[in-house]
Amino acid sequence: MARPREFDEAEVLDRAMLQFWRHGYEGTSVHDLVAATGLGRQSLYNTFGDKQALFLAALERYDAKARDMLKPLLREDAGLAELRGYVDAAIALQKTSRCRGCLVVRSALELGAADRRVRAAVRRTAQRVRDGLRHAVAGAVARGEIVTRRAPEELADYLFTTLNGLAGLAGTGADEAQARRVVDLMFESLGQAG
Amino acid sequence: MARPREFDEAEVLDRAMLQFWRHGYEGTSVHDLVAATGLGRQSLYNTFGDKQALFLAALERYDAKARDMLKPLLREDAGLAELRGYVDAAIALQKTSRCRGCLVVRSALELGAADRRVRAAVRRTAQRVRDGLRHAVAGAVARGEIVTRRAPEELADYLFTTLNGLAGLAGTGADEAQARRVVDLMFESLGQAG
DNA sequence: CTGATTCTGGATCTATCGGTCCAAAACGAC
DNA sequence: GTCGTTTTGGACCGATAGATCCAGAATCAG
Repeated sequence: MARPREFDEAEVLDRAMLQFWRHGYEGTSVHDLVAATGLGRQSLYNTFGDKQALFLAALERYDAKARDMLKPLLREDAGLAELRGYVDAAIALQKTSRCRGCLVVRSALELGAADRRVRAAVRRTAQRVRDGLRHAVAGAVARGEIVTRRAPEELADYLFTTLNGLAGLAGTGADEAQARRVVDLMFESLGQAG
Repeated sequence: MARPREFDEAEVLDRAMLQFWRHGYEGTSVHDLVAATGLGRQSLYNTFGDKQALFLAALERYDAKARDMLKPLLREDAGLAELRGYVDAAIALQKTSRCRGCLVVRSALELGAADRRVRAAVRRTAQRVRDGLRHAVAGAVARGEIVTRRAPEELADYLFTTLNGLAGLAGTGADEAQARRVVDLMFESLGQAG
């Protein structure tokens, strides 16, 4: 019909997401987004709407990526190995992408319950992660990899909590070895047998 | 000599700290600080310098409050009871002050390693907390309240991590009961005897 | 090639940002 | 009371925020 776009929308969203992830919503200006995405200002507004809408789209994209990462945890036979894989992948991703913590959790802390749609997106993704963890924990319990009297949901909340706390540990002067020991301790206290 | 101030500096710092705590550095405008403190714009600048200096002063004030809260943990006979007391107090404080998480950890995540002085302040306070936790953990181990093969420092890092993660759990839709269960699990996995 | 449509990028808008200026007000020293 | 000093609050500053306008470039259908 007319002139086609010169960019890939998903790729642009990835870059915008990374910018928000690194510097937060308030800490990211539209100029920053223009620089990060390589798009012109107007193209950005045409495609996504205003800054807030772009942020929501970035949260959406983050949710999609989270779904990918959680896929192994949701398999029928998921267990302790998948949990370990997920934790390692999450930590590795934050290192390679040079981001601290989880985007949705950081957004929840930064923006509070101020915006309804942000709040909804944050809750949805966080719940998705907890659900994935719970499923794999339940699998590990069922097959005896974890021996515990706690409910899988409880352990999932616990894993979620400690994982998110790691960013705070790493961001306040602790080194990688300290973080690794905390992860070890976390898995141990999960109640794994052997 | 001349006209005296119409405000109490410490009280003003408390209010400014609370504002930063609730909305972060970038999310707080000088106008917000004027409204929160009740001071005039110029009085604020006269007393504290620019926004960044006021933020650093607020971090300093936060550190002083943290020292107060940590005092029981540093007593000679500190142990598990003091650990529990500290955790309860920290959680209660966040509820009454309507703040999510720890100010210094949030600042570390929001501002990264961007500013040298913020980074130093954040590390100092975080280390202070970990030191307090470590001391009480060591006391608890010495008196048999905790049975573990882990070093106190390691357990302190673990407590620090999980405590900081609680804000993320609470901020993403989990209710109070879930958080309480995580705290229970945290203390249990500390290795307490009985 | 022409026309209709979409995309692009620089100019531009208003509001607000952090920060300063300055004159009037309020005190203590004398 | 008078003087010198400090505080105070409103006006004001340039810079930048998010957002829009608009003219020209680019493309496809016919």
